[in-house]
Amino acid sequence: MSRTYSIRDLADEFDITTRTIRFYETEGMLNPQREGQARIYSAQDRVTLKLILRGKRLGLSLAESRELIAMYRPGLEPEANRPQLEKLLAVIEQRRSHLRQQLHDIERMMQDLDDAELKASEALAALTGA
Amino acid sequence: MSRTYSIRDLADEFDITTRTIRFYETEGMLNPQREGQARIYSAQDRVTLKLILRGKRLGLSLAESRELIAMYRPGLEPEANRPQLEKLLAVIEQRRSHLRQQLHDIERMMQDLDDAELKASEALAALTGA
DNA sequence: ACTCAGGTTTACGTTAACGTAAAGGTAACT
DNA sequence: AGTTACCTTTACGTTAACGTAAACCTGAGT
Repeated sequence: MSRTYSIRDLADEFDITTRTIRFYETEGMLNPQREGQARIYSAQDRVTLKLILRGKRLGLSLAESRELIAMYRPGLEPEANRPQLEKLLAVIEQRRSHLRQQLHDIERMMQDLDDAELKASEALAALTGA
Repeated sequence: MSRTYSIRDLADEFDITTRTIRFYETEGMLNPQREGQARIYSAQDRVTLKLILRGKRLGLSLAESRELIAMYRPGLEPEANRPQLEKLLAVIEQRRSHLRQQLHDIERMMQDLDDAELKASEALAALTGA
């Protein structure tokens, strides 16, 4: 009996448009229930949306996010045959290595920003002093 | 007298197409010298390309990368008037906060992957055992 | 009954970041 | 001279991820 959400609730919470949410649905990422013709989202739907947006922030395509989300939910039936599972583990490791690369990139960029900030504030100080 | 690179050198090194490199040039991100009609890239150009690709891995648009790269090279003349510099510092802080968000997202996603991996290998073990 | 603020479907439009193909230049090898 | 292997410019094509507009429904308030 957990809470439900209107399309506007979610749009406002995550600062996206309703169009975006409907688009994700046509892409098969969301399957809200209907109350009449209006969409009614569950807590589960909300989590899914959250995952999509997180993936987006990390530069994943929708297709990639779909894969990740699917793997995160093995479904109710353990339809987990071995090749499936092994492929899954491989995908996980690959994704993890991608994240490691991003981590590295972030560190470097932070460093660059430090440098840039230093230069900028020095230049500003010089102006102020002069 | 530092080393120079052909378009193919760079394409191979960074695993992109020559089309991509030329595209970045039309977008004003690169300005290689010419030897006849062939492009000849400096170490500086190579660094710029590296920055572009790093930005791309972090989900930046080309326009955003251009901004970052421009801010990273204040140019030869300190055309740095105050509003410019202040805006620069603001942009830096904003970018930094974006990176922090990404860091957070990465941690969460790593955690999710840990969970998924655990589940998957458990399921696999169950199969093997059965 | 009327309005009005939301929701809905359908469909065409848009932007970024290249892909791909056509047509040709050029240096080097055979 | 011919072929090969790059390079070049020019230009149209493509895909993802929505934006935007039109036309319609619908429950709540007056």
